[in-house]
Amino acid sequence: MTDLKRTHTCGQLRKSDAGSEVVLSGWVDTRRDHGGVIFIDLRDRYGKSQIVFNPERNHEAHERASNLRSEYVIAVKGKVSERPDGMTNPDMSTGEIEVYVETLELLNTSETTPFEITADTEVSTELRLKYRYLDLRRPVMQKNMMFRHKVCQVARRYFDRNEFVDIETPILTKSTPEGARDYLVPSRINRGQFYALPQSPQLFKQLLMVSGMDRYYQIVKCFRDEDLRAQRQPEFTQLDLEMSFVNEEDIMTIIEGLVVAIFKETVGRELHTPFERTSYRDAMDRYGCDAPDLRFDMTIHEITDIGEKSDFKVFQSVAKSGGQIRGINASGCATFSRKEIDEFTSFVNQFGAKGLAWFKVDDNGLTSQIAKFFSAELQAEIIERFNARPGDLLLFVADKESVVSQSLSQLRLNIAKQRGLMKDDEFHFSWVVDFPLLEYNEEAGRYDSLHHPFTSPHHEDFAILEEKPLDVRARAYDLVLNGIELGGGSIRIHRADIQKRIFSLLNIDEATAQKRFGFLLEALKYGAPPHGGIALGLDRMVTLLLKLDDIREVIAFPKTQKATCLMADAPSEVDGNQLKELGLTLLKPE
RNA sequence: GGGGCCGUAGCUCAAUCGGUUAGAGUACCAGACUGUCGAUCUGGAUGUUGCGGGUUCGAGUCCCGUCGGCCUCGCCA
Repeated sequence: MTDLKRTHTCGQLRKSDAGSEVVLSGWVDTRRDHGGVIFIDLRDRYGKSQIVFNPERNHEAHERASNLRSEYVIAVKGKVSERPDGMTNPDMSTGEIEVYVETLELLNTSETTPFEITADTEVSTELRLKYRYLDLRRPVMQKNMMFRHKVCQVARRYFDRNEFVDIETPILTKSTPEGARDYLVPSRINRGQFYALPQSPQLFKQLLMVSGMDRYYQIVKCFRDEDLRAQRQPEFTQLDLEMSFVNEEDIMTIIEGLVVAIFKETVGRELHTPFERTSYRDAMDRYGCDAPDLRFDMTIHEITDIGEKSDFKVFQSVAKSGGQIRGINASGCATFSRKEIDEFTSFVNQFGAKGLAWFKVDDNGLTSQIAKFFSAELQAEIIERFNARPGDLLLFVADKESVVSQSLSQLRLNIAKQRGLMKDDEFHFSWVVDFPLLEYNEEAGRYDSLHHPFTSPHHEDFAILEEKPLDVRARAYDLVLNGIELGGGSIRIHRADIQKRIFSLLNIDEATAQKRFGFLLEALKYGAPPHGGIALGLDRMVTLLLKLDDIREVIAFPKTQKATCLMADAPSEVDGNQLKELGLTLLKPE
């Protein structure tokens, strides 16, 4: 038991506190033992304070202080003093004072930690995750966690003042086999049956609108059993909302207000609204993806027509077989060596592109191995189309649209990164709108929802729903920040008859629709209001605000790429009795 | 499921073409030191080179397998 109770935190004391008697507690950060006087930087969540043990002031405390080691937990009582002239530390907020210790209480010792808590040097992810509680003791991680907290607080205040109600939705819910893989939870009471963890609270928030809750929000965990990436964890957090009697503009305005508030109150930045809008078609044509990074230009242009007229066989055959030829202008990159261009070629190979055609631009036109297949007129057309100038490098992919788009989109990002065009202190928001409602799934030979099956089509496209389904636009919108999809949403279908039409378009028969979404269809019969919503990826947003590139940096206890928790050692095998109680048997490993 | 990178002292890394006693910095331990703040100085201890097998006179180094971490394609309505 401790007698000393802290009166101040380690980041709190200032010159004005000089003369007062205080108690501090915290962790021994660094120790500087001069044999005579001993200095210790005492650390807690709030900061660091230098405490001083002087044998002339207190012999016993000084004696005991020489046994203190890194990460020991102590409480000290002493007097705050202004530091002597020339001894202040301008790098510390408490650097003008120090505390002369009169009483030292050792609250706990510590073994040597597996890595240094204060070390600037990077420690392997593996160790950090295994000893996450120590990793989280590092000031930078504490800062990240507190920043995330602040973002949430700003969001909650914003939602509250805009009449949103925070309502919790179930974690144990029904499996929806569309979309990502579900995490399943076996039911003991209902043997042979399973809950699923929600991929999002989608249906519940729509049902809350049917309930007349009008405006719902939640900061909520979602679960998707898919492979991990730096930007993707199996459990992640969404800023989720749904509103009644609204259209796209209302949702976008609310979100713009939220994002403005978050940026202003957490990083002190003013954002300009409304955010830029890009149609899905434009985004795909100009950037090759539906989440373009608009911090730089380097847009894609198509030259299928020119390629067809050229004598270059690869371009000819692609153009004739319904493929396309598009490219980008890597401005000022004509100095790139063959080796560097070869690296780009193998880079686009991974997205299915069979090759990368290129021209360097000089005063006389285009030069490259394939330039001879292009007449002067065609070369001039290419130069004009790309607004190319001497010193530029033009890069082309010829293939089917999906391959061309993805290759050029990734290549564009790759080159921009190399050339430093992506500035991390620039935040370029945009909305991508007018998504197609459906996409054709070649493998399954049917249409799939691009967003989800509850997304409303545009009013004026209802007429062509059955005859030209791929031309139907969805009332969906994605919020994109610096090439990263921060979130997306839609105006939902609120009428049962339309929802049924969509299910039948998706080849979901009546019986299946009833089995999976019967409760939604039923609810839509009882006066469901028009409604819509959106969800933002909180982890991603916090990561971007902090100019980091890995969402694990803002998640307290993240999983490894194999979806394990190195600290808790999860997942793990369970006792046979637990399985038996659940009525489960495991298949023998193959 | 595919491709790639990595694994050496507590930590971060080095170790030439496969060569004899595997090093450095830091942390740690001991001693010295009354104004440091990455304290300093002197000394010390520290290794299943992830694990298993193979090739070789000889393997940290080459080969095969395996485990783990990371990146990435597929996947993520």
